[in-house]
Amino acid sequence: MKKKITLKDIARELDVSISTVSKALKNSVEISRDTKEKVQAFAKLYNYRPNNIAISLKNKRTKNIGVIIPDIVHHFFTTVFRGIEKYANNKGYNVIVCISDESFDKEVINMELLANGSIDGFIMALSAETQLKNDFNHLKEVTDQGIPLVLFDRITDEIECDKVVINDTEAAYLAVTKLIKQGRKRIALITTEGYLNVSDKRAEGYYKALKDHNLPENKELVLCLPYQFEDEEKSKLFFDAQKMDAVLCVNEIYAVRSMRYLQNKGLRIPNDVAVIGFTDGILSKLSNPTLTSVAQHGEKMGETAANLLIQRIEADYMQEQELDYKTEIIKASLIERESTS
Amino acid sequence: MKKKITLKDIARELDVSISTVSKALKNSVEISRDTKEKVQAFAKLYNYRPNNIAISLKNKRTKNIGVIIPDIVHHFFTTVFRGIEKYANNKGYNVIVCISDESFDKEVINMELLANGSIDGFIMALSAETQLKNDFNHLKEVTDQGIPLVLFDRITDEIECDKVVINDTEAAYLAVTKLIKQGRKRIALITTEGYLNVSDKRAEGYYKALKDHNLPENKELVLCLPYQFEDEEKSKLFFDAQKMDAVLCVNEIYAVRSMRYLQNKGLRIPNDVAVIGFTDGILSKLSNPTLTSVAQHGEKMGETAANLLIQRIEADYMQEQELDYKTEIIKASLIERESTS
DNA sequence: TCAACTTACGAAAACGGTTTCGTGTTAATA
DNA sequence: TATTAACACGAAACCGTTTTCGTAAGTTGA
Repeated sequence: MKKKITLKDIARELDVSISTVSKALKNSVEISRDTKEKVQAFAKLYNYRPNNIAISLKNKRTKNIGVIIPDIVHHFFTTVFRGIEKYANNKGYNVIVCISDESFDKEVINMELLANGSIDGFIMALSAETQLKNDFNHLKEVTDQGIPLVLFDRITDEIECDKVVINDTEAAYLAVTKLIKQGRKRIALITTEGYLNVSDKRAEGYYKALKDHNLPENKELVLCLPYQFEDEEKSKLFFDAQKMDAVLCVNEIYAVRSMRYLQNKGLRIPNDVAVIGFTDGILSKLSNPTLTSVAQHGEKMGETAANLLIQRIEADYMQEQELDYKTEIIKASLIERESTS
Repeated sequence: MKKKITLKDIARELDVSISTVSKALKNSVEISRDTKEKVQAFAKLYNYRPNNIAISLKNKRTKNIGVIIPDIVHHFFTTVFRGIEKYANNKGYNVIVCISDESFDKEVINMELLANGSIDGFIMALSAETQLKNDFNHLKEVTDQGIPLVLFDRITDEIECDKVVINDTEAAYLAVTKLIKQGRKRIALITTEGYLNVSDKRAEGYYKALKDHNLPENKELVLCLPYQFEDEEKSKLFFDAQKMDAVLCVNEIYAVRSMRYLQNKGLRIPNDVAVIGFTDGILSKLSNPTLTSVAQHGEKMGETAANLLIQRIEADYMQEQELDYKTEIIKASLIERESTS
């Protein structure tokens, strides 16, 4: 087992000082050609690599960024994460992930843990519980300490920081408008219980589209389902009771399930009922029929968030003037497939 | 912006030495009650938190583990990751993720980067390219340096380390046997091109089951598809040309696509053709008909890997005697749904 | 009263780097 | 020949901790 070699080791072997070795490896002009070559050759031979931790301590920057997301087994977050990771990696940053599991406490604990020097900044989407509690002290603490923070998707207005969101409302509006243009009149909405702000924003777009096109707002056509679990009874009851010619779902899972209920009733998609979902993940592409879906461009979102964060980190590091906080909006787009037509 | 407070700050304010502060905060017996109380009160008031980086440098352990996976937008890896993250977090470790994107070079670069002090050990699944190249020098270097490594799923025999695998061969064998017991005789296999060892192992189980039940090994019933992309022509040709009464697919995507080709030909599933996939992700649960699938228990696998790694890290740290390298086998199980019956 | 302990604390080294500043040697200039 | 500048290097501080060891003051016992 070859132990890692340090500057001190090289200095001892070559009978020079540690500072000389350090400078030689950085090709400093202070050091003679001879010495530099000697040191560099030795370092190469013994495969010297500077210790990241020591450098972090000295520089007061870790080149790590902390990502806190509610769930990872979730197509949207996964794609956002990929965007973050790619961009960050490219810029020489590593990514530490914590999964809050939709829990407020875990979110707090993880942030506190990482905030003590392990990372240069955070990218996060709030947990469902945090949104419900409306308690953002842990975020406030972090920003107060001067640690850069970027919120994406699940955000709050209470904290001043960079943000990246999707134009959910508009996307839902356009989706519903499209259905209306097809002559659909009884358009159902399947959304989540509780208060995930994204669902609310989508619902808002749904209602606005109905209103703008003089369709009645029909509460019976709105189904609220639990977030993570299937409530089969409730769904069955809904689809049995209601007649509709289109469905907008706030995610693709609800959409695929809806299609199934409808198909089981003998209805044809899209002829009898059109279905549109959000997320545009693997389900949308492989369902039968394939699902028209609002693509949220998670990877783009991740890149954007990482870009904002790293810009701020580097500006801080270079002691440049404070940047203004920005809110970037990622444009969702409707991917049309067989479930509408 | 409140800057982070250090031991030195506390020492200066309270007019004691840094060592005294450090000891007082650790409740050392060396320090008088009075001083301890004074220091602890002050620390609490100013919300003192020790700097992780400094502690890492001092202790030569980071409490970080590096996870390198080929892809994150992939159900199986995602679940494994969740298992790792949960377990590690519980044990006080953070997780740094790098995505190799199936690329050998990225894998190497990321490992080298992290190996310089950023992490206490690695958990990884080899990239497809690495498996093709059969070049494991980067792994060798890491283990030679004494950095613990755990391989999972995509492993190699060339490196001595802890490993976690699934009994793929056996699972495929059982799946095919089940089909044969149903009276199916022409069982197709849809697998990947190239040499992902997992696919090969599944294929092995498939062949063995045929042989053990005296069915002919029919090369025409085997379709090899590119790993990440859909080769529609090739698939269409295959399903048009071949008659079969069952299909085993090495992942759920192939399975769902296969079902679609078959349904488009007017065949009924499972009556005319039964279909079994691997992965048991969201597609299996939500496809129509729902898919019988081999569950790989990714989360369990992740936990197991994290457990092995952390055990080894802590044993090293405590200078306990070397543990033997283990290979843990996670038992896959067949989740039966509508696509067989 | 003096030696031997306790008690309570501080100095300093260590972890592995970077960086500032000082200095001895040699070469160039007046 | 005396002065200055360039060169090449080392000492030491620093980042924020932990930990070993030394020691002054106070306490105990004979």
